[in-house]
Amino acid sequence: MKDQRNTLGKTERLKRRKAIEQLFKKGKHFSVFPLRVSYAFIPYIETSLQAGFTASSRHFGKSTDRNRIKRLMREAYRLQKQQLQDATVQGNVKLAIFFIYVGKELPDYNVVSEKIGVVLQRLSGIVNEANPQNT
RNA sequence: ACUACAAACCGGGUUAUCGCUAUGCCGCAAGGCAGAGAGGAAAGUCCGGACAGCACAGAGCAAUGCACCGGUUAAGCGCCGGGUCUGCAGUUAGCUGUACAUGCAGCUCCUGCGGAACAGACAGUGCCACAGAAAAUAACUGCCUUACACAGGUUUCCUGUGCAAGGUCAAGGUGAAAACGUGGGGUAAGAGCCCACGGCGUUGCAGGGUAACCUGCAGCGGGGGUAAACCUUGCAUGCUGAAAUGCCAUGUAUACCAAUCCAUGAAGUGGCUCGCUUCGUUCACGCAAGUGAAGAUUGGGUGGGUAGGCAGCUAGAGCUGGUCAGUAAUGAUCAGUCCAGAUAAAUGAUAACCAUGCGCUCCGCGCAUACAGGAUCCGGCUUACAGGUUUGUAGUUGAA
RNA sequence: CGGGUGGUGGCGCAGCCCGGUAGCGCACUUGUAUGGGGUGCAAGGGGUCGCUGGUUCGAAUCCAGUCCACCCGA
Repeated sequence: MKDQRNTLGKTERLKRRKAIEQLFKKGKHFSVFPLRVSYAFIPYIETSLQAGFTASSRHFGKSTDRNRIKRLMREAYRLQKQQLQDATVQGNVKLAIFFIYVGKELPDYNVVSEKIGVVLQRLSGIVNEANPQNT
């Protein structure tokens, strides 16, 4: 895993309905405003790290706004996920993450990128803590 | 040239780096390359279809929708053209009233820009607040006639007052609305009671028009409004929607409960009724009635499982351009062309330059670039929209 | 994707079917009783009936369009 390409293909996104339901039911949550993050270690997903993104239709009635928020979050995640991915591969765990945008106004890309960075730092810490227990 | 209104159209571009989706090709694979990748409204889900499944001899009732005429279309409550009524504005012409310092008011005709859920109010029922006598087959004040009583006078008559019986809707005032308008005749007083002109409705004839309807002549009629009140008339309509539907895979408990299986029974005809149609198992014993066993069917509930994939899913009432027909909507024909198919759901991020608009401290800098994102697909309607282009109409200014 | 409900003073609701006066409770203001408050009594203010049109003499109510909020269905 030495290549520097920052891809986010179909297999790296959280798509299965069952996995998502389990994530919300049993996973752990924390907030970095304006983001709320759910995560769980789910063994049967295909790749070592899968992520999903959403925004509430209660705060954003127009689908064009929801699409924009999801695209911004996905772009920020794509450019910063490398460290977390390395950690999951080394720890041999399979992590599913879900990002929910809970703010009420359309954000700038810079804000989203900064907050996603904070979230990924915390998740890397969590993965490294879980690592020695598993192995 | 500018401003206002209306209609139609457009609604940012190029390059670089990183990235997303499906397709084709290459590759054992990782992956690489190629050319594609949201809209005029994709929206609201308000109409109409296509397509799919289920149902279907038929009749009546109910329910729902629609309502001037013709055309157009796959279809429509859409669109185009026309008719009628109506709102606003304009000016000229005519008539009437008033004024006569030639204007003002009303009506008719004409022109321009709009609007109309535009069948029926002599089929029936209801409603019309307040005010007013009265809100629907009207008599309060009033006007008039007759009879009676009283008073006065110029005494077999007239006048006045009161009361009773009738006639009447001119005048009064109320109201959104009061029983055709104006003028004349007529009368006890009055009234379309009669006449003239005008207006409305309706019938017949003639002419024009495919028709709605229009024009003319003749006859008849005059007790309102409301059907976006119930309703009546005419026409139309089976129901359900891609979570439709067909298949594969995974997985669970061919599970449990109920009903029916020879009759006054059940099911269907998707609201109801009539009517009609269909079904009503097999084996054993028994002459039969019946008994026993097996199984089947039905649909509802409880419980359990899966929520993954493929098809439907994009070549179509398609798009672009020309020609012809038609006032137009639209159609015919020829040529070219392939233009999103995602599914926790793809078109993004960053940078630079350009374009347009605005502002300023004007070789430049700053800010802004709308409404908004496919979810089976089309035809419309409605709503949102920075800015720009074109055409038409009206006004203002300038030039010739 | 499909279906449904609602919008009326500051808040929660009635009135709408069958058109003519917008009302109820709490809250608010003033007066009064009390030394003061609560409470009681009396009086009062406050509503473009979501918005835009239409029907009607007249619309919160009927009709059409539109905006917003909420709910349901795998």
